[in-house]
Amino acid sequence: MPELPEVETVMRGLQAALEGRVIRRAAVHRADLRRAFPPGLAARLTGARVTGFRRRAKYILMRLDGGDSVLFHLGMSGRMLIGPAGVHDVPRHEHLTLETEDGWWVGFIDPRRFGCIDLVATAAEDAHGLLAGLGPEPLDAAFTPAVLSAALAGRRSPIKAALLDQGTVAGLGNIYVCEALFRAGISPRRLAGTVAGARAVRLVAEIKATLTEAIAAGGSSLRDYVRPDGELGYFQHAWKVYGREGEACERCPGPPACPGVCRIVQSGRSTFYCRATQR
DNA sequence: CAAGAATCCTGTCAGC
DNA sequence: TGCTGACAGGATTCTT
Repeated sequence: MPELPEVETVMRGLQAALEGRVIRRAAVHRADLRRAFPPGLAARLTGARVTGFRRRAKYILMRLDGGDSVLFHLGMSGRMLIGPAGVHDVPRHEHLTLETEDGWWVGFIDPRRFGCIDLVATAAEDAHGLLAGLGPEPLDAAFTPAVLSAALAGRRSPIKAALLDQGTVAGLGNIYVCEALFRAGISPRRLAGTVAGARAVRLVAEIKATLTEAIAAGGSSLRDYVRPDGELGYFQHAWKVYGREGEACERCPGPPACPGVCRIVQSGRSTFYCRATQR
């Protein structure tokens, strides 16, 4: 379920488990996800101390002493599992296992294999090819209505597609785009270039609020960001429109007075929205 | 050049 | 129960 809030929560879980710790053992079980793991990954990790973490868009950067950062992307189905180290079977689809000197095991699992792992010099993280083209962080103060309007100006794709474009604003995925557009009262089909002025003000505010609330829900629903089953960072969340086709939205009476939340397909992805309140 | 479609891969779930 | 097809939260690459 990894969009920005989930990635943020996973990162905080990794932080709690790994920051300041030395990696005693690193094992690569399968080295070909979306792209090949970098050569020497396990060797680079073994014996390294984890000095810190950073999130950029949906990417997690784990910084090691010695000047390298490990770049993680969870793709569609990536997860992190944590538990006590020791003898255990490697779970199906666990591609990378880390063991710390103080006895923790962290596994990167990705059945669908759309995720990726890479190494990048910490001093040049933002120059990495996967990060270089990203738009602003939506929760940064620098992400303003003026910045969003400028990025959308002249674009003739639907606003839904423009917000999924990580170069417009970084970290939103299908769910949070649907949610933010609903809250802002903007139709996902509206041409991106027409989102300006008051609409942009509203949209920026709702993007920030939607993400902030989801991150808070993620943190509060987990003790130290780890579930009892050892999974980091995923949590249940009540969406207002996502996955709610045919239900009444909170601003409408619902059927039969109003058709309720409808589902359409845009750029091959499901979009959920309310025809009555989103314009 | 921009926008949309196709694509990678596996798991899950609804329907028959 | 078993099979089949639709669908899935992403991002890149190929077509139009």
